[in-house]
Amino acid sequence: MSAITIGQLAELSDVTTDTIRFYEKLKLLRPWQRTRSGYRLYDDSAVRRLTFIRKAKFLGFSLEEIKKLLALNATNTASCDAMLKITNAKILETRAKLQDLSRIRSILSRLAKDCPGGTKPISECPILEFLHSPKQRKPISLKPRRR
Amino acid sequence: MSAITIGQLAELSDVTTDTIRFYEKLKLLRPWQRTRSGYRLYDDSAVRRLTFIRKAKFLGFSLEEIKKLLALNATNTASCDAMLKITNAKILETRAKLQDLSRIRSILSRLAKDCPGGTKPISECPILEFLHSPKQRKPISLKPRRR
DNA sequence: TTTAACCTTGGAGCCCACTCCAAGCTCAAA
DNA sequence: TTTGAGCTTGGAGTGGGCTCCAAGGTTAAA
Repeated sequence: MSAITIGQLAELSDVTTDTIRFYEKLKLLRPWQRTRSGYRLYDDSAVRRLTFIRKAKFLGFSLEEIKKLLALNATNTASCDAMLKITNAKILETRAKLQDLSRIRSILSRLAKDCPGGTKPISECPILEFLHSPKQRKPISLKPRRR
Repeated sequence: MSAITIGQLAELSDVTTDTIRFYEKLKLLRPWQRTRSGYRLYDDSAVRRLTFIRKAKFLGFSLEEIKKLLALNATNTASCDAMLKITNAKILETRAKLQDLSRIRSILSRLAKDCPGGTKPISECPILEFLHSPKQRKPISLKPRRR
Protein backbone atom coordinates (compact mmCIF):
# COMPACT_ATOMS: atom_id res chain seq x y z
CA MET A 1 0.00 0.00 0.00
CA SER A 2 1.83 3.04 -1.24
CA ALA A 3 0.84 6.37 0.26
CA ILE A 4 1.15 9.31 -2.07
CA THR A 5 0.81 13.04 -1.61
CA ILE A 6 -1.72 15.23 -3.35
CA GLY A 7 0.92 16.39 -5.84
CA GLN A 8 1.81 12.85 -6.79
CA LEU A 9 -1.84 11.91 -7.11
CA ALA A 10 -2.37 14.93 -9.31
CA GLU A 11 0.58 13.92 -11.48
CA LEU A 12 -0.63 10.33 -11.78
CA SER A 13 -4.17 11.37 -12.58
CA ASP A 14 -3.40 14.28 -14.84
CA VAL A 15 -5.37 16.84 -12.88
CA THR A 16 -4.22 19.73 -10.69
CA THR A 17 -3.98 19.66 -6.91
CA ASP A 18 -6.58 22.41 -6.88
CA THR A 19 -8.97 20.13 -8.70
CA ILE A 20 -8.40 17.35 -6.19
CA ARG A 21 -9.10 19.68 -3.28
CA PHE A 22 -12.15 20.96 -5.12
CA TYR A 23 -13.44 17.41 -5.54
CA GLU A 24 -12.83 16.83 -1.86
CA LYS A 25 -14.96 19.85 -1.03
CA LEU A 26 -17.74 18.31 -3.12
CA LYS A 27 -17.26 15.03 -1.25
CA LEU A 28 -16.23 13.16 -4.35
CA LEU A 29 -12.88 12.07 -2.97
CA ARG A 30 -11.32 11.86 0.49
CA PRO A 31 -7.68 11.33 1.41
CA TRP A 32 -7.04 7.97 2.94
CA GLN A 33 -5.37 9.74 5.87
CA ARG A 34 -3.35 12.78 6.90
CA THR A 35 0.20 13.08 8.21
CA ARG A 36 0.65 14.60 11.67
CA SER A 37 1.38 17.90 9.99
CA GLY A 38 -1.86 17.76 8.01
CA TYR A 39 -0.62 16.68 4.58
CA ARG A 40 -3.16 14.62 2.69
CA LEU A 41 -2.12 11.06 1.93
CA TYR A 42 -3.80 8.92 -0.71
CA ASP A 43 -3.62 5.26 -1.58
CA ASP A 44 -4.11 3.55 -4.92
CA SER A 45 -7.88 3.64 -4.67
CA ALA A 46 -7.74 7.40 -5.08
CA VAL A 47 -6.17 6.99 -8.51
CA ARG A 48 -8.96 4.63 -9.48
CA ARG A 49 -11.53 7.01 -8.12
CA LEU A 50 -10.12 9.91 -10.11
CA THR A 51 -10.08 7.74 -13.21
CA PHE A 52 -13.72 7.00 -12.59
CA ILE A 53 -14.52 10.68 -12.25
CA ARG A 54 -12.60 11.64 -15.38
CA LYS A 55 -14.19 8.97 -17.52
CA ALA A 56 -17.67 9.72 -16.25
CA LYS A 57 -17.09 13.39 -16.94
CA PHE A 58 -15.98 12.50 -20.44
CA LEU A 59 -19.26 10.68 -20.95
CA GLY A 60 -21.15 13.82 -20.05
CA PHE A 61 -21.99 13.27 -16.40
CA SER A 62 -21.91 16.30 -14.12
CA LEU A 63 -19.99 16.14 -10.85
CA GLU A 64 -23.30 15.86 -8.98
CA GLU A 65 -24.29 12.90 -11.12
CA ILE A 66 -20.88 11.36 -10.64
CA LYS A 67 -21.37 11.60 -6.89
CA LYS A 68 -24.47 9.44 -7.27
CA LEU A 69 -22.63 7.03 -9.53
CA LEU A 70 -19.88 6.67 -6.94
CA ALA A 71 -22.44 6.14 -4.19
CA LEU A 72 -24.14 3.47 -6.25
CA ASN A 73 -20.80 1.88 -6.88
CA ALA A 74 -20.13 1.74 -3.15
CA THR A 75 -23.31 -0.13 -2.25
CA ASN A 76 -23.48 -3.86 -2.39
CA THR A 77 -27.25 -3.94 -2.51
CA ALA A 78 -27.81 -2.12 -5.79
CA SER A 79 -28.27 -4.06 -9.00
CA CYS A 80 -27.15 -3.48 -12.55
CA ASP A 81 -30.61 -2.22 -13.30
CA ALA A 82 -29.88 1.06 -11.55
CA MET A 83 -26.80 1.71 -13.67
CA LEU A 84 -28.60 0.74 -16.81
CA LYS A 85 -31.38 3.19 -16.09
CA ILE A 86 -28.96 6.04 -15.51
CA THR A 87 -27.07 5.14 -18.66
CA ASN A 88 -30.21 5.02 -20.74
CA ALA A 89 -31.25 8.43 -19.47
CA LYS A 90 -27.86 9.82 -20.45
CA ILE A 91 -28.20 8.25 -23.88
CA LEU A 92 -31.51 10.04 -24.39
CA GLU A 93 -29.98 13.30 -23.25
CA THR A 94 -27.08 12.87 -25.62
CA ARG A 95 -29.36 12.00 -28.51
CA ALA A 96 -31.40 15.14 -27.89
CA LYS A 97 -28.27 17.26 -27.97
CA LEU A 98 -27.14 15.52 -31.13
CA GLN A 99 -30.43 16.23 -32.80
CA ASP A 100 -30.29 19.90 -31.85
CA LEU A 101 -26.74 20.21 -33.11
CA SER A 102 -27.48 18.31 -36.25
CA ARG A 103 -30.36 20.60 -37.07
CA ILE A 104 -28.10 23.57 -36.54
CA ARG A 105 -25.46 22.10 -38.77
CA SER A 106 -27.90 21.50 -41.55
CA ILE A 107 -29.23 25.05 -41.34
CA LEU A 108 -25.70 26.42 -41.42
CA SER A 109 -24.80 24.20 -44.35
CA ARG A 110 -27.80 25.31 -46.30
CA LEU A 111 -26.99 28.95 -45.63
CA ALA A 112 -23.39 28.43 -46.72
CA LYS A 113 -24.58 26.72 -49.86
CA ASP A 114 -26.97 29.58 -50.67
CA CYS A 115 -24.38 32.25 -50.08
CA PRO A 116 -22.52 33.17 -53.25
CA GLY A 117 -19.50 34.46 -51.31
CA GLY A 118 -17.07 36.48 -53.38
CA THR A 119 -17.52 40.19 -53.61
CA LYS A 120 -21.29 40.30 -53.61
CA PRO A 121 -22.35 43.13 -51.26
CA ILE A 122 -23.25 41.96 -47.82
CA SER A 123 -26.61 43.65 -48.05
CA GLU A 124 -27.73 40.83 -50.29
CA CYS A 125 -26.20 38.05 -48.23
CA PRO A 126 -28.73 35.28 -47.72
CA ILE A 127 -27.16 34.40 -44.39
CA LEU A 128 -27.81 37.83 -42.95
CA GLU A 129 -31.21 37.74 -44.57
CA PHE A 130 -31.98 34.56 -42.71
CA LEU A 131 -30.83 36.02 -39.41
CA HIS A 132 -33.13 38.98 -39.95
CA SER A 133 -36.18 37.05 -41.05
CA PRO A 134 -38.76 37.17 -38.27
CA LYS A 135 -39.91 33.58 -38.43
CA GLN A 136 -38.66 30.30 -39.67
CA ARG A 137 -39.58 29.86 -43.27
CA LYS A 138 -40.70 26.79 -45.02
CA PRO A 139 -37.51 24.95 -45.83
CA ILE A 140 -35.77 25.83 -42.59
CA SER A 141 -37.60 25.45 -39.33
CA LEU A 142 -36.22 27.06 -36.24
CA LYS A 143 -37.79 26.21 -32.92
CA PRO A 144 -35.80 24.17 -30.48
CA ARG A 145 -38.12 21.58 -29.07
CA ARG A 146 -37.69 22.46 -25.45
CA ARG A 147 -37.57 25.73 -23.51
CA MET B 1 -42.60 54.81 -36.74
CA SER B 2 -44.02 53.35 -33.56
CA ALA B 3 -42.03 53.96 -30.40
CA ILE B 4 -42.27 51.20 -27.86
CA THR B 5 -41.07 50.82 -24.30
CA ILE B 6 -38.64 48.21 -23.10
CA GLY B 7 -41.49 46.11 -21.72
CA GLN B 8 -43.28 46.08 -25.04
CA LEU B 9 -40.10 45.23 -26.89
CA ALA B 10 -39.51 42.41 -24.45
CA GLU B 11 -43.03 41.12 -25.02
CA LEU B 12 -42.69 41.32 -28.79
CA SER B 13 -39.29 39.65 -28.79
CA ASP B 14 -39.98 37.04 -26.14
CA VAL B 15 -37.10 38.02 -23.89
CA THR B 16 -37.07 39.78 -20.51
CA THR B 17 -36.42 43.46 -19.96
CA ASP B 18 -33.37 42.40 -17.96
CA THR B 19 -32.00 40.65 -21.00
CA ILE B 20 -32.52 43.73 -23.15
CA ARG B 21 -30.69 45.92 -20.65
CA PHE B 22 -27.97 43.30 -20.45
CA TYR B 23 -27.57 43.35 -24.25
CA GLU B 24 -27.39 47.11 -24.09
CA LYS B 25 -24.54 46.86 -21.59
CA LEU B 26 -22.72 44.62 -24.08
CA LYS B 27 -23.43 47.19 -26.81
CA LEU B 28 -25.54 44.81 -28.84
CA LEU B 29 -28.61 47.02 -28.82
CA ARG B 30 -29.30 50.68 -28.13
CA PRO B 31 -32.63 52.41 -27.58
CA TRP B 32 -33.56 54.68 -30.42
CA GLN B 33 -34.11 57.46 -27.88
CA ARG B 34 -35.15 58.24 -24.32
CA THR B 35 -38.13 60.11 -22.95
CA ARG B 36 -37.47 63.20 -20.87
CA SER B 37 -37.86 61.07 -17.76
CA GLY B 38 -35.30 58.58 -19.00
CA TYR B 39 -37.48 55.75 -20.26
CA ARG B 40 -35.94 53.84 -23.14
CA LEU B 41 -37.86 54.04 -26.41
CA TYR B 42 -37.32 51.60 -29.27
CA ASP B 43 -38.47 51.54 -32.84
CA ASP B 44 -39.14 48.61 -35.13
CA SER B 45 -35.50 48.09 -35.94
CA ALA B 46 -34.95 46.96 -32.34
CA VAL B 47 -37.35 44.07 -32.87
CA ARG B 48 -35.44 43.05 -35.96
CA ARG B 49 -32.18 43.38 -34.12
CA LEU B 50 -33.39 41.16 -31.30
CA THR B 51 -34.63 38.64 -33.84
CA PHE B 52 -31.18 38.65 -35.36
CA ILE B 53 -29.58 38.08 -31.98
CA ARG B 54 -31.95 35.27 -31.04
CA LYS B 55 -31.52 33.45 -34.31
CA ALA B 56 -27.75 33.81 -34.29
CA LYS B 57 -27.69 32.54 -30.72
CA PHE B 58 -29.77 29.57 -31.80
CA LEU B 59 -27.18 28.80 -34.45
CA GLY B 60 -24.53 28.66 -31.77
CA PHE B 61 -22.96 32.09 -32.00
CA SER B 62 -21.82 33.69 -28.75
CA LEU B 63 -22.89 37.22 -27.92
CA GLU B 64 -19.38 38.41 -28.73
CA GLU B 65 -19.57 36.77 -32.14
CA ILE B 66 -23.00 38.23 -32.68
CA LYS B 67 -21.59 41.67 -32.01
CA LYS B 68 -19.19 41.13 -34.89
CA LEU B 69 -21.97 39.82 -37.09
CA LEU B 70 -24.03 42.92 -36.38
CA ALA B 71 -21.04 45.13 -37.10
CA LEU B 72 -20.49 43.36 -40.40
CA ASN B 73 -24.12 43.76 -41.22
CA ALA B 74 -23.89 47.47 -40.60
CA THR B 75 -21.06 48.07 -43.04
CA ASN B 76 -21.68 48.67 -46.67
CA THR B 77 -18.18 47.81 -47.71
CA ALA B 78 -18.06 44.19 -46.59
CA SER B 79 -18.83 41.42 -49.02
CA CYS B 80 -20.62 38.10 -48.72
CA ASP B 81 -17.29 36.44 -48.50
CA ALA B 82 -16.84 37.60 -44.93
CA MET B 83 -20.14 36.07 -43.85
CA LEU B 84 -19.41 32.88 -45.69
CA LYS B 85 -16.09 32.51 -43.95
CA ILE B 86 -17.64 32.99 -40.53
CA THR B 87 -20.39 30.54 -41.37
CA ASN B 88 -17.96 27.92 -42.58
CA ALA B 89 -15.96 28.25 -39.39
CA LYS B 90 -19.11 27.73 -37.37
CA ILE B 91 -19.96 24.68 -39.45
CA LEU B 92 -16.58 23.16 -38.63
CA GLU B 93 -17.07 23.93 -34.97
CA THR B 94 -20.50 22.32 -35.00
CA ARG B 95 -19.22 19.27 -36.80
CA ALA B 96 -16.49 18.83 -34.20
CA LYS B 97 -19.04 18.98 -31.41
CA LEU B 98 -21.25 16.51 -33.26
CA GLN B 99 -18.37 14.10 -33.58
CA ASP B 100 -17.54 14.32 -29.91
CA LEU B 101 -21.14 13.78 -28.91
CA SER B 102 -21.59 10.99 -31.36
CA ARG B 103 -18.59 9.18 -29.98
CA ILE B 104 -20.00 9.54 -26.50
CA ARG B 105 -23.36 8.27 -27.58
CA SER B 106 -21.86 5.22 -29.18
CA ILE B 107 -19.85 4.40 -26.08
CA LEU B 108 -22.92 4.81 -23.91
CA SER B 109 -24.97 2.65 -26.25
CA ARG B 110 -22.41 -0.07 -26.24
CA LEU B 111 -22.22 0.01 -22.45
CA ALA B 112 -26.00 -0.19 -22.20
CA LYS B 113 -26.04 -3.12 -24.59
CA ASP B 114 -23.39 -4.95 -22.59
CA CYS B 115 -25.12 -4.39 -19.27
CA PRO B 116 -27.47 -7.22 -18.41
CA GLY B 117 -29.61 -5.00 -16.16
CA GLY B 118 -32.00 -6.87 -13.94
CA THR B 119 -30.88 -7.95 -10.50
CA LYS B 120 -27.29 -8.74 -11.32
CA PRO B 121 -25.14 -7.27 -8.53
CA ILE B 122 -23.66 -3.93 -9.37
CA SER B 123 -20.19 -5.20 -8.58
CA GLU B 124 -20.27 -7.00 -11.90
CA CYS B 125 -21.76 -4.16 -13.89
CA PRO B 126 -19.80 -3.62 -17.08
CA ILE B 127 -20.63 0.05 -17.06
CA LEU B 128 -18.96 0.61 -13.71
CA GLU B 129 -16.16 -1.62 -14.86
CA PHE B 130 -15.63 0.63 -17.82
CA LEU B 131 -15.60 3.73 -15.64
CA HIS B 132 -12.96 2.16 -13.45
CA SER B 133 -10.71 0.85 -16.16
CA PRO B 134 -7.61 3.02 -16.39
CA LYS B 135 -7.43 3.08 -20.16
CA GLN B 136 -9.74 2.10 -22.92
CA ARG B 137 -9.24 -1.63 -23.24
CA LYS B 138 -9.85 -4.09 -25.99
CA PRO B 139 -13.52 -5.06 -25.83
CA ILE B 140 -14.65 -1.49 -25.44
CA SER B 141 -12.73 0.87 -27.56
CA LEU B 142 -13.26 4.58 -27.27
CA LYS B 143 -12.98 4.76 -31.00
CA PRO B 144 -16.17 4.35 -32.94
CA ARG B 145 -15.95 1.15 -34.92
CA ARG B 146 -17.62 2.26 -38.05
CA ARG B 147 -17.63 5.59 -39.83
C1' DT C 1 -56.40 61.77 -7.39
C1' DT C 2 -55.14 57.52 -6.40
C1' DT C 3 -53.30 53.31 -7.54
C1' DA C 4 -51.03 49.74 -9.92
C1' DA C 5 -48.14 48.70 -13.38
C1' DC C 6 -44.25 50.16 -15.42
C1' DC C 7 -39.73 52.20 -15.68
C1' DT C 8 -34.83 53.69 -13.80
C1' DT C 9 -30.01 52.51 -11.79
C1' DG C 10 -26.19 49.94 -9.78
C1' DG C 11 -24.89 45.98 -8.03
C1' DA C 12 -25.21 41.26 -6.36
C1' DG C 13 -26.13 36.41 -7.26
C1' DC C 14 -26.40 32.14 -10.02
C1' DC C 15 -24.60 27.97 -12.44
C1' DC C 16 -20.59 24.88 -13.18
C1' DA C 17 -16.12 23.38 -12.80
C1' DC C 18 -12.55 24.94 -11.85
C1' DT C 19 -8.36 28.30 -11.11
C1' DC C 20 -5.63 31.45 -8.64
C1' DC C 21 -3.88 33.67 -4.59
C1' DA C 22 -1.73 34.89 -0.07
C1' DA C 23 0.32 33.76 4.06
C1' DG C 24 2.29 30.51 6.32
C1' DC C 25 3.94 25.53 7.50
C1' DT C 26 6.73 21.09 6.21
C1' DC C 27 9.92 18.27 4.07
C1' DA C 28 13.89 16.35 1.33
C1' DA C 29 18.14 17.19 -0.65
C1' DA C 30 22.66 19.42 -0.71
C1' DT D 1 21.40 24.13 8.14
C1' DT D 2 19.76 26.20 4.43
C1' DT D 3 17.11 26.26 0.45
C1' DG D 4 13.46 25.53 -2.48
C1' DA D 5 9.75 22.66 -3.67
C1' DG D 6 5.64 21.17 -1.87
C1' DC D 7 1.86 21.36 1.28
C1' DT D 8 -2.03 23.83 4.24
C1' DT D 9 -6.30 26.99 4.53
C1' DG D 10 -9.99 30.15 3.24
C1' DG D 11 -11.55 32.99 0.01
C1' DA D 12 -11.87 35.40 -4.34
C1' DG D 13 -12.05 35.34 -9.40
C1' DT D 14 -13.39 33.42 -14.14
C1' DG D 15 -16.63 32.94 -18.07
C1' DG D 16 -21.08 33.29 -20.38
C1' DG D 17 -25.54 34.67 -20.17
C1' DC D 18 -28.41 35.99 -17.73
C1' DT D 19 -31.59 36.88 -13.33
C1' DC D 20 -32.95 39.18 -9.28
C1' DC D 21 -33.18 42.94 -6.09
C1' DA D 22 -33.80 47.47 -3.71
C1' DA D 23 -35.11 52.00 -3.73
C1' DG D 24 -37.09 55.14 -6.04
C1' DG D 25 -39.32 57.88 -10.23
C1' DT D 26 -43.21 57.82 -14.12
C1' DT D 27 -47.41 56.90 -16.37
C1' DA D 28 -52.09 55.42 -17.67
C1' DA D 29 -56.43 54.03 -16.21
C1' DA D 30 -60.35 54.31 -13.04
